Amino acid sequence: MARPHASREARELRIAQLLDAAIALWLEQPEKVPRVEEVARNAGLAKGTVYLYFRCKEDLLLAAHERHVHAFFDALIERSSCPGTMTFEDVMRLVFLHIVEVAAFLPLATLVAGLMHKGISPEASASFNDRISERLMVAGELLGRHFSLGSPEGGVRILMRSYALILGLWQLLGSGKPICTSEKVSAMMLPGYASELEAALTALWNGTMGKEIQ
Amino acid sequence: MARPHASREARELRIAQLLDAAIALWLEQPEKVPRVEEVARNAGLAKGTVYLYFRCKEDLLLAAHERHVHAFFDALIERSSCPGTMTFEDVMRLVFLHIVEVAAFLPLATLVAGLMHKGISPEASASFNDRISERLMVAGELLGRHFSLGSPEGGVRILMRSYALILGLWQLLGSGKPICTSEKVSAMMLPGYASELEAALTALWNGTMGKEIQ
Amino acid sequence: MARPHASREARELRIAQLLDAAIALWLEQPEKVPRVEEVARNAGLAKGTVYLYFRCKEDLLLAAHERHVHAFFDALIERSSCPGTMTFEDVMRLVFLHIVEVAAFLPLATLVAGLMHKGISPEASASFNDRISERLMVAGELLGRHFSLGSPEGGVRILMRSYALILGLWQLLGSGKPICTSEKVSAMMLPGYASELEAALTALWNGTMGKEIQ
Amino acid sequence: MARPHASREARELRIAQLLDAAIALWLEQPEKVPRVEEVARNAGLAKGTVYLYFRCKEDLLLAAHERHVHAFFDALIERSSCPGTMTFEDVMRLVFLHIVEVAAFLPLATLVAGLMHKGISPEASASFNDRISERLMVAGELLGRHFSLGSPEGGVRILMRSYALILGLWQLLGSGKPICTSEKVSAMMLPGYASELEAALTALWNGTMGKEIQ
DNA sequence: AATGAATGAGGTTTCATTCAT
DNA sequence: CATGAATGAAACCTCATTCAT
Repeated sequence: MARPHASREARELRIAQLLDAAIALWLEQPEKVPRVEEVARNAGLAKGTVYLYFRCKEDLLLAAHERHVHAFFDALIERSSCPGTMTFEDVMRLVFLHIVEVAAFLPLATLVAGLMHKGISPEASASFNDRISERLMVAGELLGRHFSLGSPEGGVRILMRSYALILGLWQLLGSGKPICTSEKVSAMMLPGYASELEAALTALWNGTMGKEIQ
Repeated sequence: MARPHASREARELRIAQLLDAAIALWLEQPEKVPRVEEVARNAGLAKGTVYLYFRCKEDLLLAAHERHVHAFFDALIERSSCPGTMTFEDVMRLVFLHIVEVAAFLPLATLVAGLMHKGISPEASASFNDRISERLMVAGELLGRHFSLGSPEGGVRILMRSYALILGLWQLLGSGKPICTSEKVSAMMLPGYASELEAALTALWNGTMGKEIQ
Repeated sequence: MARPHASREARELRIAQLLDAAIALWLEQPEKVPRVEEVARNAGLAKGTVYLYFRCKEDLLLAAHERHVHAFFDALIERSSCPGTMTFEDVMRLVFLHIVEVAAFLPLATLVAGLMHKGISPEASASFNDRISERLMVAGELLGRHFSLGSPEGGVRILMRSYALILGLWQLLGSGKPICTSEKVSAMMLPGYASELEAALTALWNGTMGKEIQ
Repeated sequence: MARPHASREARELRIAQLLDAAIALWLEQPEKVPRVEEVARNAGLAKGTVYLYFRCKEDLLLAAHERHVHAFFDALIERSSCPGTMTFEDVMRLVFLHIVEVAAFLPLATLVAGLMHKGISPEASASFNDRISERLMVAGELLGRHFSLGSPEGGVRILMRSYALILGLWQLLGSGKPICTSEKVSAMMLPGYASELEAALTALWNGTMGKEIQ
């Protein structure tokens, strides 16, 4: 009847504020999931406002995670859309820049993986999956143009495997209290998450492509 | 002399009962972490009794997870201690038998990864790490005798990478609500967690060993 | 000159729409008080607009109740203004027509009774009382002309007593979950709200008039 | 297995404490329903403890109301069990002593009537009805021995009608902001709730018994 | 050792009301 | 006048943990 009070931009601004606040709080205190009230307050909003934009706290966390994933995919898609060659090194650079070095990415991904079964609403879960799948396929297809990955869906598969390795290794080695690292083991051999990840991804790609990459 | 011994056996019996109960409940309702009271009741004990054996609920879940991991390592160590050759196929068989096909293993591992940051007591975390590391090193060393893994610590590394892939892929594909699977993607290419895992592990091992395995 | 008039008509139209919507929603879901937003939306208005017409939600509910009461009194006054006799049967007919058979009347009256202590603004309460009292006195006076009720205020008193009985009995017997009725009691004797009400009112009138009515 | 920690007496003590606290708070601030936390705190207990004894707040309020009703019925049953005559005056005395003069009785009854549709759990509602019905029948039967009430169920009916009148009149006249009393009306005739109630009950009983009582 | 009543922090959600537009 | 996004108080309930017995 009257003018739409909430323009799309305003809406997206609010959401961005909330996600920013959630991630900031999460980084401040990685040992605890931020409370809705804190998130709202940090975003300069009131608690109830959160529920105008998200059905529940878990959906908000999922949205924060989605933003991380989108940023990575967008960068990957952009890079692999460039004319000219793309090397494994280029991919690794993007992985480190948009995943490993984004402090909140992997802890949040881990949390979301645990939450997926619990609080996230089916709708949010489904639409998240849709949007991620979309990008996954686009990126996979583009990747297939730069690397000989055997089959049409090879790009999608190497992406999933790579991400699985990135996430799984982080859960073993990269988190504050690594599950599988005592002094003994780490003293013995482990050069830390970052370099082990690099080696592991290299091995995975070599093995997937059936030859030395590049 | 007899008393502390009997006590200790009784103690371990109690603990086993509790872990059994926790896993049974977890499998009944995978969408929610069982409550302490339920676990205790299902183990034939009272709520308060749990806290005689575990400092907190998270420690209990970690112990349940540890039992899963131990069972895998024990089988792997036993198999790789056998004289004669061991093939990649043998390893895969153990992976499926003690990890993939143990329904509670990967969801619990995912939950524990998410909890590691939060509730688990430092002591429990440290001793878990110690015990797992111990087995990891033993198994890694034995594995090195069967496969040419480049370096002394090669066995440990391939084990960690493999487990990372198993866990990471499960979080993407294997859980009830797969994070990265929509109809589109899965229709296109994904033959399901089990076979994708097998392919991915094969690639990883090939890539790590620098040649076709076997 | 024309403007305020038109305004006022528009105003009363709005109010009627709101009360209609409130009662309609109330009847749809008698177990819960309708929310302001629902009422507004059902009246074709926006939430905030309600507060241009009512100080608070309770005042709106009171107004809806008042409309019910007015309808009854108007009918009673009209009937008792007619030349000729009026019998107890006539009164009962009006009671059933305008109270018992108006589905929302008694539940709303019950709710308003509970709310009277809480949210209703003193102003709304006072003006409600004024308007009702006005009609009560007129109707009481007219009633006194048809029945020998002892004293000048006898009409008012029999009206109040009757309404008290109607309302109180409804709360005991007539609501969905009758407070004082189990199978045992109701099986034993209760023919239901309507006929018990008729019997009770008859008794009350007989007792008040000191003789068999009519 | 171990001793029953909570004896029946302890349980009933807790419940009594909670009901006492709820009624005390209700009387302090009749304009608002006490909060669960306040009730608990006033009973010397913690919030969560309330939920060991009541499924929800409404069930607690219903229990408080039930205690009022029981006290009245118990007194009535005791009195009417006495050998010798019982007069209408005796009944009135009990009505005033256990209902009208118990400050929280009628407001709470009004609130519960409004709540009956909303929050009260079906189980609580049903068992309340059962227990009240039980007493209602016993009391009704005993009453029938003292008064000629026409039929076997006459006692039950006169009790219900009387209570309906007591409650309904209170909602019109007795509450702080009487619905149907403005200065005009009350100045004109109303001697207040108590005496109007007495007159109305007398009329009702006379009318029900078909003659002047006693 | 075992119990389970009691605790109370923690978190979610609703919804009447306000106010800038 | 009308709007509806924003507010934030209000309330509920759960459940891990403690502790007196």
